Formats: sequence, structure tokens, C-alpha cells
Amino acid sequence: MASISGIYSRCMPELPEVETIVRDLNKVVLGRKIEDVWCDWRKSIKRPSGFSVFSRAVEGKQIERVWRRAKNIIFELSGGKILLIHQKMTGHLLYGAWSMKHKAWMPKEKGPLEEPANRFIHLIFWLDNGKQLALSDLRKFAKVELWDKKEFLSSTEFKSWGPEPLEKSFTFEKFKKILPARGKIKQILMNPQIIAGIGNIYADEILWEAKVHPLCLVNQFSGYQLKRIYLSIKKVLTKAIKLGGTSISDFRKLSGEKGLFGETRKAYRREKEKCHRCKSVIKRIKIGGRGTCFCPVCQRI
DNA sequence: CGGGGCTCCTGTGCGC
DNA sequence: TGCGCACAGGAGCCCC
Repeated sequence: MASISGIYSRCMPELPEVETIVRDLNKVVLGRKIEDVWCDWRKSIKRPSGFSVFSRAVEGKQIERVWRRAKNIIFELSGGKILLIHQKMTGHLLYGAWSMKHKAWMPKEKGPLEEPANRFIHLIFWLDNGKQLALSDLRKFAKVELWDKKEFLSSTEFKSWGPEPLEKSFTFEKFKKILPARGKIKQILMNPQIIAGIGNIYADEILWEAKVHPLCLVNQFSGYQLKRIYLSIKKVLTKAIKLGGTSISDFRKLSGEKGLFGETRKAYRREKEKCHRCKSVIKRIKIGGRGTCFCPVCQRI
């Protein structure tokens, strides 16, 4: 439960982290009714426009189901509604009861709650068991959307997402089929319209596992090399979920203001460290504006 | 159609 | 010791 209990946070949620959060949410919020909503950064709520419309539509609804698609957390609410939350870079869903008393704006009737609070919380759902579900988001990139379920399932947004790499239907044949004619492999792995759920961290991990250089062009791979990439996708993501995402982006206690950014950066600071396979020094380059770490010796192909 | 660049944000870390 | 600026980054969007 640590992944969503109030005082814990994780960095850069990708498929394994979101999957872990969704599994934990399923243990605590199913059947809970949303009694109240509060938000102090209304830009996060992309849909519908207008916070009062959003809050009126959400309040009184029961959480019937929680699932994941790509890096999105999907809450199915009573009345055929879908509440979608994408945590983007620094968003964390928190579950618990904690004090917001340092925030002067917090209505008194909502308290009293327990410490610790988190000054990056910008959205709170009060549940009918006295707990809160909150979205903490330092960089304010996270997005929240409310849909009618039917509309959501037939939307271009929903249909644009690439296949789920851990589903059984994601076979090697399917992988080969969805690959574009050209492009750098790192950017392809990170493109949510091609494959769902892989971000910067796991793209680097997968390519290291596959011993593939991130700048390789997709049309230059042999079948054997493609197979290695495919198997590495399954292996790395499966292992990460098994470890609750902790193997790469680890849990860290969130104690007030310090530590959050350091935690975020830690996963991206593998350069200058030794490669676990060949002891060479890990190199860092930029691909498509994204920091990329790889071993220049054993990731050759 | 594809690829590159911009945008949103703010804590951090550097240069001077 | 302090000030200011560049930087990171998911994914949608725009433009050529």
C-alpha cells in the first residue's frame, strides 16, 4: 500500500509504476463514494472546461473500477463516467488522511486531518471512508479528464494509444508489425502511439538489456536483434512490476520540501557509473531532447 | 506523412 | 555568500 499512502512518493511514473498504483488503488478505493473535490490548480483539469462542472459531475459518484491504459489511471465511476488521471512527470497519487493546516485556504470543515501534508498537492477527492485521494504534482504537468465512458472508448485519444506491451496479444509478430519504417529505436520505444507505457527510464533499461545502441535506426535491425529488443521489453517491464517499480525508480519518503527533486533526478544520473555488464563507463547523450544513458561498449548494434 | 521544435512548470545547480 | 539563468522532461501541438 506504500505506493499510494500519503507520505510516500515515487518518481517518473511509467507503465510498471502506474500498474503498481492501480493495483494498490484497487485494494482501497473500490466502492468508495467521492463526497467532495478540491483543486487549486484548475489547469490540470483539461476536461470538462470549468471546475464547477467537473466537481458537480464527480461528487456523489462511486468508484466502481480502476484500471490502467498506457500511463493513464482510469477510474470508472457510477453513472457511466470515466475519470482519467495522467501523472506525467512529477504527479503522484496519494491515499490517506493528512493535515493541510499550513494551507490557509483549506476549509475548516474538511479537517482535522493527520500530518504530514505535501505542499505540491493540487487536487483532493474526499471519500466516504474519511480518507482522501490526492494528486501531488510539483511541475503541474499532470492531467485530469472526465469523460462519458462511451465517448471515451470511441475517442481518438483512446484509439491513438499503441498496444500494451505486456498483454499476451503483444506477440513478436505484432511488435514487428507496429514498428514504423524508420526512426531511432529509442524514440520509437518512447512513442506512446506506437507502444504504450514506456518512458525515458525503461526505454534506456530495455535497450541496455537488449545490448542495443539507442541511436540505432529501426530499419537496420536483423530479425535476431528485433527479437532481443522485443524480449527485453517484456523482461524489463515484468521485472519492474514484480518489484513494484522499485528496481529503477525507487520509493522515497517525502519529507516536506527537500528530496523530491533529488529523487526524481537520481534515476537519470547513471552516467559516469560503471556498466553492470562490462564495467565500462556509462555515457549520456541527448536524443530528441531527452537525456539518454547507455553503455558505449556493450550496446553496439 | 514525418521529423523537429515549442509548450507547460518549478526546484536545482551552475557561473560569475 | 548571492543572484540570475539554463535546464529537465511526457506528450500534445504546430509548422515546414
